[in-house]
Amino acid sequence: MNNQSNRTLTLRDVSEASGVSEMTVSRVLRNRGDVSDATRERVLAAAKALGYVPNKIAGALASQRVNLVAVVIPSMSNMVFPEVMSGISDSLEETGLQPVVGVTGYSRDKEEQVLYEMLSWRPSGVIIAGLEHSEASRAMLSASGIPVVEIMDTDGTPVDSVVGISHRRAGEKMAQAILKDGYEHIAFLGTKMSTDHRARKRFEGFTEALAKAGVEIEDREFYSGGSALVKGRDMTREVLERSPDLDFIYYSNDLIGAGGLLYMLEQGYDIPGQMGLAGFNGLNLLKGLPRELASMDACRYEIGKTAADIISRRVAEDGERQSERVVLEPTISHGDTLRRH
Amino acid sequence: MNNQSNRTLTLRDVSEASGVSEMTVSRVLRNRGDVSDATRERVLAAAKALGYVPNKIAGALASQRVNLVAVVIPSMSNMVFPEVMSGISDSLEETGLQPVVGVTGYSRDKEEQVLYEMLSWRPSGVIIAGLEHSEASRAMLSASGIPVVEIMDTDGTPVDSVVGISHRRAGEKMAQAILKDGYEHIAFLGTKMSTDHRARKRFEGFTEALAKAGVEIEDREFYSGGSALVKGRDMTREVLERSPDLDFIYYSNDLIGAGGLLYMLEQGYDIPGQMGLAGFNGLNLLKGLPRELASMDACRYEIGKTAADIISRRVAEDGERQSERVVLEPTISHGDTLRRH
DNA sequence: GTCCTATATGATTGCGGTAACAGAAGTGAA
DNA sequence: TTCACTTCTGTTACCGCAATCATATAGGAC
Repeated sequence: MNNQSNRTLTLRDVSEASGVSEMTVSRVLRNRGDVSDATRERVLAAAKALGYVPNKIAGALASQRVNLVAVVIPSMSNMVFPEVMSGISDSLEETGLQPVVGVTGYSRDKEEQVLYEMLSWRPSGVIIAGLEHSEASRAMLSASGIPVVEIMDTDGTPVDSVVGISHRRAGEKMAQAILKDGYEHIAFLGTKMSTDHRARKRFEGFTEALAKAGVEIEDREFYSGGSALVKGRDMTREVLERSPDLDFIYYSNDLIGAGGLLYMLEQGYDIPGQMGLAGFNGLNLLKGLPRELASMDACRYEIGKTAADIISRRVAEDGERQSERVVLEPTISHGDTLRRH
Repeated sequence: MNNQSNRTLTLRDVSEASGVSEMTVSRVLRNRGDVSDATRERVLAAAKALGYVPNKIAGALASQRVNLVAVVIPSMSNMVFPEVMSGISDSLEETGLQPVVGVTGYSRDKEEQVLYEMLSWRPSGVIIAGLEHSEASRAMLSASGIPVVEIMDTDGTPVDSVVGISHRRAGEKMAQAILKDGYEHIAFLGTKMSTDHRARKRFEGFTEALAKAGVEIEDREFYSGGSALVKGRDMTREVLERSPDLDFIYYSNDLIGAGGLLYMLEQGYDIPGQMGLAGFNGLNLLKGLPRELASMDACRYEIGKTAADIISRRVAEDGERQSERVVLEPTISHGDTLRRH
C-alpha cells in the first residue's frame, strides 16, 4: 500500500521486510514446499503490507513454465466466439491456466503475426480457429512443441488435435432437411467466402446434397460488411424481386436470416408455408423474434470446452504428443420457419 | 522449419548457425543498433531457416519493458465491449503495444484476481472499466506505477486518468427528451443493478430529472439473466398489463428495448404516437428492426480509442504522472420510437 | 547419547535475453 | 602519419525469480 518510491517491489523487499530469505518468501507465495506457520504468516503480512505483486515474467523464465493458453480467433464481435470463449474459460477455470486471446480479423497474414507474437510468450498451449493457415503458421505451430488444438472445423488436416463440426456435413444436413420438408426452389444468401472457409464449406455441402437430389440452387447472393440485419433485409428483397418463385432461402448465418425473416413477415409472406428460412449458428441472442428462425447449433460452447480440456490434459500429462480428433454433430433446430413434412 | 529435437530454440542457436555473437543476432531481430547488411541478411536467413521465435519473457525481463496493455472489462458477450476493444486495437495498432483482455463477470472479487494476475505480467498500462473497484484493486493500480485509464464512466473519482460519459447525465438527457416530447406516464425496465453501476447511475439521473419536472416513474421492473430479447418482451407484457396507462418505457439497454418494441408492434400499439420507447447503447447490430429504436450512443469506440491513446502517449513520454480526464457527450438518436414534439 | 529422519530455511546457479560498455576496423582531416 | 571519429561486433553483468542442493534444527527410536 504505502510504497512512496516508484521502484517496483521484488522478492527481496518482502524478504527484508519479513526477515527471511527470498527463497522462503517465494515458497510462501507459491504455496510450495514446507514453511512453518509462523514464518508463513509473517511473510504474507509483509507482502500484503507492501502491496507486493509477484513478477511472473521472472518466475516464468526461471521455472520454464507459463500458465497461459493462446487462443487465436478471427473476431470477437460476431457472437460466435464469445461463446467459444466461455467454454474455454469454464474448462480452464480450475487448472491454473489462463486464456489469452488474439484476433486475426479473418486475415492469414494477421493470423501469422498474432501467432508469432503469442508464441513468443511461450504459452503452454494454443487453441486456434480453423484449419486453413499459412505455411509459416503451420510450421511455427508444429515447431513450438506445445499442444495445439484447431477448433470449429474438422474438414481438413490438423497440425495436432482438432475439435469441431464438419461444416460440409452441416450444409448437407440442412439441405436434406429442407428437401424432406418439400421445399424445391432454393436460394442461398451469405457472406463473401474468400476468407470465411467454414461458410464456404457449408455452402459446398449444401449445394452438393441438393445436387444429389437433382435440385439446383436457383439464386444466390453474397455480401460483406455492414449491419447483418439490414443486409439480410436488403438481400432478401432483391432476391425475391429477382426470383419470385423461391420457396426457401438458406442464410449463412442467423443474423442475416433474422433480417430476411423480419422483411418477409412485413411483406406478409406465409412462413413457413409459402416460404421457408434457415440460418446457421443457433444464436441465443435472437430468441424473442416474432418467429424463431430455423438454425443449426454449431456446438460452440462445447467446442471451446473440449479444446481447453485437451490442452489442460496434455499440459498435466506433460507427455508424448497424443493428438485427438473430436467431431461434434450439429443439430438442426426447426424453429418456426421450416414446415414439418 | 526443420528442428528435429523438441528443445526450443534460443538466440545461441541462431548465433551458432550464422557465425556471429548472440548480441548481434539480438540486434538484428530487434532492428536496433548498427549491423552491416551482410551480417543482417545472414542472421535473418539463419533465424528463418531454424524457425526461431524470440522469447519475450527473457527479453522483457532483461529490458524491463513489456509491450502489453492490460484491459479489464466485465464481459465480452454483451456487444458493448467488443466495440471498445476495436477502438483500443485501432489506437494501439502502430504503437507496438498489444492489448491483453481480462474479464471480470461484473464481480469485484474476480476483478481483483484478474487485475493481480495481469499486473504480475508487468504491463505498460491498464485500461479498466468503471470507477468502482475494491480497496485492494485501487491500491494495486496506484502502486503499480504504470498509467491507468478507467473507462466508460466519469461519475466518480478515478485512480489516475478517466475516459467516458456521465451515465447520470445520459439518464437526465433522456428524461428531458422524453418530457419535451410530451410523454408523462413513464416506466423503467432494466437489469438488476447491484453490480451494474452504470445502469444504476443512468436510472438515478433519469428519475431525478423526471422528479425535477414533477414527474414520477409509474412502474419499473428489473431482470437478470436469460435472453435479453425475450426478457424485453415478457417484462413489457407484464408491465403493460399492470399499468395500461403508460405512454413511455425507458429500457436500460437496446436489446430488451428491441424485445419490447417487437412485442408492442405485434400488439398493434401506435409507436411512437400512443407509446414511446428508448433504450441505451446505440447497438449497430439492431439496425434493421421494423422500427429503429430510440437510443443513446455511449461513444464506445471513441472511449476505447481515447483511452489507448492516453496509454501510448504516457508510455512514449515515459514521464511524470499526468492524469487526464475526458468526458464525452452521449447523443440521443431519436430513431422511430420517440415522437418529435 | 547416538543415529536417523522429517521439517524448515538458506546459498548458489541459471533461465534467455538486453543494456552498457569495450574493442577492432575503417575513414577523413590536419 | 596521426588523431579523432564513425561503424560494426563482442564481452560482461545483470533482470527477478525458482530449481537444486546444502545446511540447520527438532524430534523419535533404540
